[in-house]
Order: sequence, then C-alpha cells, then structure tokens
Amino acid sequence: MVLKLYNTLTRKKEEFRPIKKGEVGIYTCGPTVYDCAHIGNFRAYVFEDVLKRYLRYRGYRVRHVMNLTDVDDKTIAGSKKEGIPLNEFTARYIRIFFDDIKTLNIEPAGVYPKATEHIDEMVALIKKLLEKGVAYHGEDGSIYFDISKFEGYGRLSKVRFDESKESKERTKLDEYAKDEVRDFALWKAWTPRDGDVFWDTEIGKGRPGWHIECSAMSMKYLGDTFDIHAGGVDLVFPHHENEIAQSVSATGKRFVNYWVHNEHLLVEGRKMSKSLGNFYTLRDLLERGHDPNAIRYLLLSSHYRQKLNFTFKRLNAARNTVQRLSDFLDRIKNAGGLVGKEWNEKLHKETIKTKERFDDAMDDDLNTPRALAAMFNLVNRTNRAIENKNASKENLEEVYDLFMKFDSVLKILEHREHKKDEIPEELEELIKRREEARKRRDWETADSIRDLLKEKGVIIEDTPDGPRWKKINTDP
RNA sequence: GCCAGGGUAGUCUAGUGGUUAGGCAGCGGACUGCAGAUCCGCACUACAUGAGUUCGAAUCUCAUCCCUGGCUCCA
Repeated sequence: MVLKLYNTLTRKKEEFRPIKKGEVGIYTCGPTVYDCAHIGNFRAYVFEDVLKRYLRYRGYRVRHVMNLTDVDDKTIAGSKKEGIPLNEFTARYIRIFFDDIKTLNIEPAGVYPKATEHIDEMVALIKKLLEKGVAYHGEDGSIYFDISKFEGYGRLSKVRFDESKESKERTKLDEYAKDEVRDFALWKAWTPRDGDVFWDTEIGKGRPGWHIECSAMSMKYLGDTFDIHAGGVDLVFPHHENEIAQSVSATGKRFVNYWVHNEHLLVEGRKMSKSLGNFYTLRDLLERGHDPNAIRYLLLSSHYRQKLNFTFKRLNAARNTVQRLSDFLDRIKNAGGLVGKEWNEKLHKETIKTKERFDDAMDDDLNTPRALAAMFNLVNRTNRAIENKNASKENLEEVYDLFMKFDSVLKILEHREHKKDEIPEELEELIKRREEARKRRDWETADSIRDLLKEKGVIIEDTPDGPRWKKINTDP
C-alpha cells in the first residue's frame, strides 16, 4: 500500500510521491503569537504531528518548517497595549506555545522561522513581483498583489471571481487604496498606529503583509517547490490561495504538491468563540484536571477532515479509553504468572494482521479512527488469550512492541515508557500497611486504607501478583 | 447567493453494493474477602425521509427534511 493524502487542490485522495526519494519537505502554518493557542489550533498541530510521525514511520526523512507570525495587527496592538516592545511581547507567547506543544507530545519542527527575522527575503520576493508587473503601489504607499494577473487564482479554494454585484458594492463601501477588493497587501506602508514597528527598506517604510511571510520562508527553507503544505481549512482562502499566487508568480514553478487541510473543531456543537464562552486554551483544560493524553486521543478519535465536536463528555470518555489502553500495556508488560508457556501462533498472526490494518488505515488519508479500532481489536484478543493462559511471554512482548510502534505515531499512551510513577513515601507506607491488614484478613482496616488512598488520588487493585496502584485523574 | 461537510444502536466515531463495526456509558454473569482490572453475555444487526437502479442498497441515483462550517482576522 501507498500513503494517500487528500489534496485540497484536486479534491481527491492522491498517492503521495515525494519530490526527492525518501525525503519529505513539509510546511505548516504556525501560530500568530499574540495570545495562547486554543484547542482548535491544537487540533491542527496534533494532526500535523501525526502526519509527520506517520511519514517517519513509513521511513521518510522529514524536514518540517513551521512559521511563527510575530508581526501583524494583533501582535502590534498587544505590545502597544502593554507598553512593551513587540519582540518582548511575542517572546512570551512563543514560550507558551512551546510549553503547550510539549504537553501534548507534539514534536517540534526542525525550523521555526519568525516573520521579523525574514524581512529581507520578503522584500526580495516583493521586488520580484513588482518587476514582473503583478504587484503595484496603492495610493497609500502599500504594495498590493494584482490577482487579475494570476491566471490560476481561485484554483485551490474554488472561489470564483467574476465581478459580482456584491463585490463591486463592497469596493465602493470601503475606502480601499487598492484597485480591486480581492487584491491583497504584500507590504503595508507605515501608519502612526504601527508606532515603532516598521522596517525601512528598498520598497518603503512599513511591514510585511500576512501572506508573504509564508511564501518567503517556506521557499527559503524547503525550496521553490516542496511536498506538503498543511493547515486548517480556514486558511484555504485567502491565505493559501494568496501564497500560491505570490510564489508561482515569482518563480514560475509549481509551489506545493500536496495541500492538506484539517477541518475545524466545534465546542458543544457550536463554533468556538470567546463570546459564546466555549473558548478553551490547553491551559484551561489542564486547570480543570484533564489529561493531555486524553485531549490528544480525543483530537485523533475523529478523522481530520471531519468536523470534531469537542465536549467534556467526550473528553471524559477519552480519558477512560486512554486509561484502558494504558492498563492494557501495564498488564502485558507485567503479566508475570498470568502468561502461558506456549507460543500462540494464532495470536501472533493476529498481531501481524493488526499492523497491516493499522498501516492500511493510516495509508488511507490518515484514518486514525480506523487505526484505533484495529488496535482495540488486538487488545481484546490479547486479553482473551491472557485470560485463557494461552499467550506466551514472547507473544506479549510482540504485542507490546507493536503498540509502542503505533504509539510512535499517535503518542496517546503514557509518555513515561512505563517506568513506575513516583508516589510519596507515606503512600507507599500505606500500601504496605494495607497488605499487612489483608494478610490478617482485617478487611475493615484494609478497605479504609484503600479509601484513604483513593482520596489522595491513588487507586489500589489487588492482583494475584500482589497489589498494583495507579494514579487517577480528578477530571470534572 | 456561492463553496463545503454531515445526519450510523443510549452516546460518540469508522466503514462498506451482499459477510459478526470500534470506543465510551449501562445491565446480568464469571473471577474477587470486597472493590478494581479482565473475560463471557445482553439491549443491538444500526445507518434522516421518500422514490428509483439492482438478484440484493445503509452504501449508487434523484428528490426532500434537518444540522454545521467557510466565503472578513481565524487551526
């Protein structure tokens, strides 16, 4: 099987073929660092993370570039409001962003170019567009891209640009300095509102438009044509459409081979927005006691091109699911006296088949729900084999290794590689005392200690091999 | 208006022209001092509605109803 990805450009699943054998260049639109990212942002980042990890699982070397938009209306407004320099303001949110992706087990990109550090590249690109006559100076001194000069405009988003009545009316309504509403800014001339945020360049005093940074930086780090460009659906238009226009006009080459876009996330059935009060950052969820693994699992439990309805009910269900998987791994890791002696050929075949099913599902446009279903199937079969003492140590090791392999892509199992969690000594002591009570058949003492431990967030399970404990989440 | 995506058992998600869907929740049983975990079983053969194509449709076609998103900064 070959990996297939749904390409927004063709609206079809296409076999993925990299430009350079064994290597993939991928550019993902990163955060505008003026605030904490929210769970909708993280759906995109987690999806991109899984895409990247799966490519690697498939044996590709991946070069991943993610931009940090650190100059735009919002970052300027934010820094002005706080009376601190722009870079100081954005540094704070960049730090938070990196903390957050670490929490969600998102692997950092290889390069995180900042817009403010690539002004030269952007200016060079804009100059090229001016020379080619596809860009023009507006009355306000800003530089705009003339979309009528780019034949393929609208191909990605399938937006048609006939001179509709509506758009003409809007041109009249707003006082635009540009010729046509759909034309977009490459370079924004300085205005007093920008304060000390400006660059004095050959093309004037001002700052870059939003779209140009992605064209300039992606091509700088990945080449004029690269493999995959990813982002949320909202970016299809106008952002990515504009990137194509700029890049192709400048180089005359194809810009990106595969455009992949993830659908949005709804919260309790509605669009997430601050006014509806259903706007959550990762920090909000952590404060409520939710487990990052559960959040990540929830984000992967629907297909990425499907709208995902984020609810607390589902998040709690996700926590239980992740817990069960984690329990399962603990079980097969420490099966001890539970295992049989004989190699179970049937379970072995089932294990092999599970890998095939997982790979097939992921090859099919990263169908994570189907991949998860394959995993649960093996969980059930393995549990049954253990129950019947019909699995050998080697069988269980094989299953365990396979799950670790799956988790190198999904990253929803415990991060701690199953080394024992630390718990305070006093709790260890309680567990010991409870065991002593149980030996005396003093159930009353044993049970009260168990309740006490539960209050302290530790659940005790008695097994034939002695007591086992695990921490519990205290989700709402 | 234009461009999209949906409606699948209590619930959430996959999927498919004919064969037992996966998770979560619930109930009963086994196991256990009890609990938990696990196993077995149950509700349960489920696909918005109507018509058509077909030997056969939940899947394909047409129509209808309902939900959501984008078209302006947005993952």
